[in-house]
Amino acid sequence: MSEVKPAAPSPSPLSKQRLRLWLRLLRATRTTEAELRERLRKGHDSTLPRFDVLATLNRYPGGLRMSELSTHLKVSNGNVTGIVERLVAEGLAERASVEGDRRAHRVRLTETGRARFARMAAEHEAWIDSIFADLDEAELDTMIGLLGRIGQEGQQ
Amino acid sequence: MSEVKPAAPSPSPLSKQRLRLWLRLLRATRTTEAELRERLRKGHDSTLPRFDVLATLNRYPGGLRMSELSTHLKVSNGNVTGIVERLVAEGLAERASVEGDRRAHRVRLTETGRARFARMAAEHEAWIDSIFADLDEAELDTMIGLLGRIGQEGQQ
DNA sequence: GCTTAAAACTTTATGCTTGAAATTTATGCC
DNA sequence: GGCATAAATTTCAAGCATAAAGTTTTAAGC
Repeated sequence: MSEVKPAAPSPSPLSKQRLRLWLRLLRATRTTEAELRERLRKGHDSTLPRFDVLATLNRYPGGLRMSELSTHLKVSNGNVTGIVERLVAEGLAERASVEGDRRAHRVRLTETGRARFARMAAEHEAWIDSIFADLDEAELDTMIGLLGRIGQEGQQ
Repeated sequence: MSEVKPAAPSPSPLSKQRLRLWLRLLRATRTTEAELRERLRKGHDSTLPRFDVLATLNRYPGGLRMSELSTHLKVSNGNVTGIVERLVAEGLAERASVEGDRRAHRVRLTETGRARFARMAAEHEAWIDSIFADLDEAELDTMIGLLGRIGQEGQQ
């Protein structure tokens, strides 16, 4: 009988911790993104979305359909259209028509694009290394495991 | 003598883990943002950036200068201009001129804005609760601690 | 063969975001 | 006072992002 139910639904400490976690998550991600964005801009006159598309295309030498690309990147269809447009204009990617289905397009890297991405990726890895240098192996594993339980499919 | 040093500088496992962490971080944040964005849109016909501005203004009843607002939110000056413009158009915020400095503006919530934010914030907390429901208190603490070491000032 | 539905994209409208340039106001120095 | 410089904002151009609507092509039923 020592427990008294509060009249107002005061926020549970757990609830406060969850909010705090969300804010930290947001800050860490935004800071990192800002860092990467600036380095890509200054060093390669490029952007994060473009890098993401290049990285995905690089994993599929045969190319990808626009819809596959947007699925992989988890962005909207219309979004991919614009980014690919710019990559094509820069000569880093090219579109081919798909045999037997004239609705679809297949996008893939050009040789220039492949070479350019290789350089960007090498630097990118070094940037990530420096940004996360503080964490040791056990901490990395812990965090990877916990983050894996956020934003899964089963989340509804 | 069973170890052979590879000729190419193969990426260290630590480096791979760091990259993996970054990708997980990004996924968790984007998934959560997408969830919040959609709920704000459907439930309040609003957006995350607007919510962020409202939340900040709510903490400072006396109002804030545009520059203070952009510092708090860590976004560019020009960005804040547009968001505040829309909030003012919606009647949720208002601008007052600053005594003694005609360059500056002070932005604060209207009564309508304060009431609207209160409703949004209550729901927002519930959304966060549901999104992070999987993690127990110890896990929350662990993650908050580790995230606190990413993206700090001292990062250079 | 014709109709209808579905699929693969693109287009459009709107908003967020940045970085850079422009504008207006304030401050310091001679 | 007059002028350079700095500060507080806004404006602008470009790019990214979504949702919704539109286009063309393919597939399915009958």
